[in-house]
Amino acid sequence: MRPEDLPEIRHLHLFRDMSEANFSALMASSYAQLFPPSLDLIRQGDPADFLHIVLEGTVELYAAWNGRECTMAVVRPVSTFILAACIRDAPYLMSARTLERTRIILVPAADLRGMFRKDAEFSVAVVDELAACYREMVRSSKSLKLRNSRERVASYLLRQSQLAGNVAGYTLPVEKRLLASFLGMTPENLSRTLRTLEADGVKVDGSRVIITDREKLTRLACPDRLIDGIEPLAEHSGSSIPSAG
Amino acid sequence: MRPEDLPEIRHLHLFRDMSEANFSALMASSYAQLFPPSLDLIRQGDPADFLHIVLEGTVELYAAWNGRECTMAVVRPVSTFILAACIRDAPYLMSARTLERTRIILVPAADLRGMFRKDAEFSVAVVDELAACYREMVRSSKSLKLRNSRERVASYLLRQSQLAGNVAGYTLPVEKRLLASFLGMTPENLSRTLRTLEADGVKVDGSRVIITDREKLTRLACPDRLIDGIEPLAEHSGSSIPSAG
DNA sequence: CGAGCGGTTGAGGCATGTCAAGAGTTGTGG
DNA sequence: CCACAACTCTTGACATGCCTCAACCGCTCG
Repeated sequence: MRPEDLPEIRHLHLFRDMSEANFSALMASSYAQLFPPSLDLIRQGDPADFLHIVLEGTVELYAAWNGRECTMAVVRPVSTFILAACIRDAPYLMSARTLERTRIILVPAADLRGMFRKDAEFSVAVVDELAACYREMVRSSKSLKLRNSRERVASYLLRQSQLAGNVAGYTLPVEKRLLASFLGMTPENLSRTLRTLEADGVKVDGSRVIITDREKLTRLACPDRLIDGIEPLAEHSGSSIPSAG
Repeated sequence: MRPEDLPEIRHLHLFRDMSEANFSALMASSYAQLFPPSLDLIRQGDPADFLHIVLEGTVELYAAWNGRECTMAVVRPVSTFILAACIRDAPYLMSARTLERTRIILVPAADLRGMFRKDAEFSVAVVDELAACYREMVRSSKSLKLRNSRERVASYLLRQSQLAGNVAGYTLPVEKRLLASFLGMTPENLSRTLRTLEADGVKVDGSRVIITDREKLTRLACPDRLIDGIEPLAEHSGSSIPSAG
C-alpha cells in the first residue's frame, strides 16, 4: 500500500473517528492491489474474507441466478463494498467485477470484526454505514416495485442532473447496457424508452444527456425524497449509481 | 409494560448481550401499547422517534408513491422494525400498519442511539441485526430482478414449506392480496399463476397449500441459498415474509 | 482488416396489468 | 337474527408494457 493512500482511507466515514492506534493496526494487516478491467473480484457464494475499499477505478456489483444476471450497484472511489457480508461472516450475496483499471484496499474481515468490538467509535461508524446501505437498498426496491421502467429512467436522469448540481447537460457515468440492467430492463427497452422521453423534456445523444424541459420531466418522474433522496454520508461522493454494502 | 414482557424482549438478539443495567435503563424509558387492527402506526416520511418491537400480532410495512402502494415486509413477534431509520435519525422510508390486534413496545430512538455508544455488546448486536436486514433486502431485490412472477411465487411457496419443516401441506400466513403485493404482482395475476402452478407440483385451495410434487416444483423454482436462504438470527422465528429493518 | 461489442431499430410474442363482473365470506348495525 | 355493505378472491376479456429475436450500424482493438 502506498503511504499517500492512508489519509484518503482515514478520511472515510468508516475510519474517520477510530483511534490512531486501531486504524494503524487495521491498515497493517491490509494490502492494496491493482486490478485490470473486466476482472472478477468476488463471486457470489464465496466466504467474505476481505472488506474492499475502492481507491481508484470503478467496480460493478452484480447478481446471478439460473443463467440470468443483473447489475445491483456501481461503486466508485472512495468507498467500500460488501461490508455486511464481512460483518456477518457470511457468503457474499453479490459478485463484483472491475469496469476499468481499479486499485483496491483489502482489509481482512476477521480483523474488521475484531476491531469493532474493540473500538467503540468504529462500531458506531459501521452501524451508520450499514444503516445507510440498508436504506439505499429499500429505496431501490421501492423504485422497482412502485415505478414502471419509463418512470425509473426519468427519475434516474433527473437524479443524475441533481447530483451534478442541477445542470441541464451532463454525461452518463455508465454504459447504457449496464444502466439498463441496473434499472431492471433490457438494453433494447432502455434505448426505446430514451427515444420516447424526448417528448418529455430530455434528450440523450450517445452518452450525452440534455434536459430540455425540466418541469415536464419532473412531472413525469415525480421524484420523491423517500426514493431518490441521498443518504448523507460525507465522503460518499456522488456515485453514479446508488451504493453498495 | 407488563413485567412478563421483559424476558421476551431481553431474549431478542438485539438486547440479549447488553448489561442488565443498560437494558433496564432502556426499558425504563420505553412503553407498551395495544393497537386495533388496520391501524396506521407509522407514515413514511415522518421522523423516526421510536424503535418498534412487536410482541403480539402482525404488522405490515408498506411503501407508497404517486398513488400506488406495495407491501415491503410483514413483521411478526418477537422482532423489531425500522431500526435503520432510528439509528440514522432519518425519516422512515416505509409506512407501517397493523394487520390484526397488535401489542408493541416503543423504545425512544434517542435513547437507543445513546445506548449503542455506551454499551459495546449492544452496538455489536445492532450491527449484526442491520447487516442481516440489509442482506435480506438484497435477497428480495435479487428475486425481483432475476425472477419472473411465476418463479417468485413458486420459490415463495417452497420456502414457506421449508420454514414449516419441509411439510407438504401448510396454510398461507398472509392474505393473497398482500402476498401478491409483496411479490410484486397484482392479485389477479397471483390468482391465475396459482392455478397454472397446479401443473407444476403445488395445489392451493383457499389459503391451504399442498405440495403434490416437490421435485417438479423445485425444478421450476430453482431455490438458491443466496436468495431464499435465511439470515440466521436466533430469535427471528420464521416470519411469514422476510424481515424488516 | 475483420472480429467483437455496444447501441439502435423493427417485428412479433408473451407476460403482466387493467377493467369488469360475480361468488363467497366477513363484519356490522338495525 | 337477518340484511346489507364491504371486502377478498376468482375468472374473463382486453390492452399494453416489456422481452425476444434478428438485423444492422459504428466504433474499438487486436
